Amino acid sequence: MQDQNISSPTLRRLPTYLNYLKSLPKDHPENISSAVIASALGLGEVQVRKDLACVCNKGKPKIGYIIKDLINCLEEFLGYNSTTNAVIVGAGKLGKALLDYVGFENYGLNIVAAFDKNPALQGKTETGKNIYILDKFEEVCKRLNIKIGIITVPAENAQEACDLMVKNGIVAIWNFAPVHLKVPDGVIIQHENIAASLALLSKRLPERINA
Amino acid sequence: MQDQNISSPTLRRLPTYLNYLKSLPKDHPENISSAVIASALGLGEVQVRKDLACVCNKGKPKIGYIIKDLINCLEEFLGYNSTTNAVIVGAGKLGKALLDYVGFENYGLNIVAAFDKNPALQGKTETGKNIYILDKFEEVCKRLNIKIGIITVPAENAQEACDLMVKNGIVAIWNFAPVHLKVPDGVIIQHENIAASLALLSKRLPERINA
DNA sequence: GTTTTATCGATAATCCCATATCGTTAAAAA
DNA sequence: TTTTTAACGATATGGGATTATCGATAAAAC
Repeated sequence: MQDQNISSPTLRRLPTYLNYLKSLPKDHPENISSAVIASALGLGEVQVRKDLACVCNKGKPKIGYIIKDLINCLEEFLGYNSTTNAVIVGAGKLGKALLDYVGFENYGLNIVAAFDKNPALQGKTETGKNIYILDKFEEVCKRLNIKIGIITVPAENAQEACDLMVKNGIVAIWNFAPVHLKVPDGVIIQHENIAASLALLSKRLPERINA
Repeated sequence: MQDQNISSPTLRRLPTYLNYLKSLPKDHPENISSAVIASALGLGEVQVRKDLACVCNKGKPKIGYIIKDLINCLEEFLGYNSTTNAVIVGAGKLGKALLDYVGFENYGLNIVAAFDKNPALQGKTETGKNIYILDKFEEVCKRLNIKIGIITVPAENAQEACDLMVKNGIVAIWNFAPVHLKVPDGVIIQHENIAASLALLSKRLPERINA
């Protein structure tokens, strides 16, 4: 159970374990082995053990892991118990979809509002979240002490959105625009690259498929 | 310029190069060096050269790469010139957003329709794409010879959506549901895991930030 | 109580990706 | 024409992640 120093691949797998464990039927035995998890998720069993050891070294010989404990450890570790506030810049389709997506609550993320420089977009979404004009950004961020920003503006505006966030004390940025962003040291960028995933998918196709 | 056998990390970076090159101003010199690209994208220059060598070994000493040629090579390689048809299963918010997202055309992907088992969702979206009842799935897929499927149903229905796709000849699946899918050999899965990205972002925060 | 067995944890080996180094080349300068 | 130089390509090195192996342990069986 060592915090920090967890590799990115491991970190990315942790939510998968959690989802799987939570999806098990109520009448499942209260314990589970790494081999079962591995086979269900298409991973190696050694890898599963190593990953789980990072968050919860409670595995026991002949028994495996207690599911309930594992779930707790994972949720605790991933910060799903406490929520963190975040804001969105860019209230286009994607921005609005993220703003209204209720699933983030399960992941400890609370998106409080979105901002857009287009005044016509001001108002409330169907779930009651606010969309503000971009001028309000500084005030809201300062007041709520926002540390996480989500960028859903077009590529050409992404860097300025990013700079605005950094200027207002945001230290972690989730970027959905397909451009590389320059940030000072200490600010973290997580790039969500849909084109990259698509490239992987296309190139893995058995042969070129043209409709 | 060796097809196949390209590493995943490299493949994921290729669209980034392309985006960057296409974003250069019109009056930019017609050539560019790996060092310039590297610095703009926050990568190593050796890495840039190695990546580009996979799609286009046209770099010349003292000159670098001809931007126009590079763009052509990348688009060709990534299949952005020819379009492939795809369908969506799951016409909730995410499904509809993807269905109406025009950007995919630039990536050589044409989403022809979405399907949902909820009959109330039938109709046309604002961009004129069709949403069908799931019963129509087989007919449409067969008729259009669809090979790529996108899954945007809730986790608990993802496997059945997947099975339906496989049964109807789909060989590449882009999965937005947070579960592992079992598919026979020969079918490719690309998992889009938003929770995983979020986990990375949260854990990289300088310290735990609770609002 | 002893033996067997399922399962974990730790160490070791392998593999893959990123980085560094070095030689090569072709344009520009002298 | 020769030299210099900016840039590439190829080979070598290093580090991180996955996979394999082995010993340890605790429950179950005898």
